[in-house]
Amino acid sequence: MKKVKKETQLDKTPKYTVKEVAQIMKISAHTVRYYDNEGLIPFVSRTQSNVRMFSEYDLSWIRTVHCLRATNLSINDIKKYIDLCLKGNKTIQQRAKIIFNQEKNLKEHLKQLQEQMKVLQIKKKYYTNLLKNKSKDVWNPYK
Amino acid sequence: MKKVKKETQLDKTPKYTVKEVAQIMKISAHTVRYYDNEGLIPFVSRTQSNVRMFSEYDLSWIRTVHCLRATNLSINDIKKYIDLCLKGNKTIQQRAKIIFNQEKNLKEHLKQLQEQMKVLQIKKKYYTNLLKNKSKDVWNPYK
DNA sequence: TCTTGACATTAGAGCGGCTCGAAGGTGTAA
DNA sequence: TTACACCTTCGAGCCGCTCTAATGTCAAGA
Repeated sequence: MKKVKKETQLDKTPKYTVKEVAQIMKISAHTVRYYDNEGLIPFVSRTQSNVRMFSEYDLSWIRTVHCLRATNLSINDIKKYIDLCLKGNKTIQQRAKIIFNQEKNLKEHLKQLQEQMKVLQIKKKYYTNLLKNKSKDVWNPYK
Repeated sequence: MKKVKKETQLDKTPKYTVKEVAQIMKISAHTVRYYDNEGLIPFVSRTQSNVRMFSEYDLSWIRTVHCLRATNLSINDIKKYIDLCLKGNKTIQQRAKIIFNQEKNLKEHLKQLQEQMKVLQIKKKYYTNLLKNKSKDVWNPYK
């Protein structure tokens, strides 16, 4: 028996205000509006009095934007990715390339941060010793 | 027999131009000058014709700045740290606090990046499958 | 000696990604 | 009906570079 993965259907009914989205995503309401203005969140609906209302579907776009931003993809490149998504199947290769590349970048970035962590921990050890021994510090490369 | 750690003496003789420092530290020459102008590299000497010349001692300051910057401490806070260093022993506690705090921040940041890495890898898997099966993509939260 | 070229200097503009504030609109609750 | 809590847009401000323009220095080659 073949298993068929059920397509995840995302609710498109408007539910959340900008402030609520901000709380859910842990970013500022200003930033949410900024992303919307930059076209990174397609199809955001508005009430009759022009207030943005976000659905679960919108949230899933924001999650994508947030992930790409957190891993340091520029707003411009995120915009390109989103636009490719909207163009459908014929852009799968291009989108895949962006994601693969982004994973590579993040890997490199993580490696560098981990190196800096080592440096920081040497400094930490230096100060811990200094405090413990109540000794004077001298110039050394670990300061 | 008591072991006494020998104090590391850093050479203060001018050796490197801004460009050479940039190459060594893998940052732009512009940035090196910017750090100098902001007072993050104390005591940088100049030739008679006003050209910056950096010693090993200067390099060690730059390494500190670079580490703190790479772990996202603001220029302003780095300046404060450097100034505390220059004030000597009475500031050990304050400096230690900055370093300990910075290590905590970096730890948190690393944690978040690793979470985003997971998200990226889900996306990667999604596209890898799509490409392998030459199937069509549907809207799903992993896009 | 003069020119060329590779470097350096400064001041200041530009940019990305927010971040904030002002000025105004809307909708509910006292 | 007034207060308030939210929303809107627009534009300025900020940080940390990043780049450009205008100018200076200096060594090598014609």
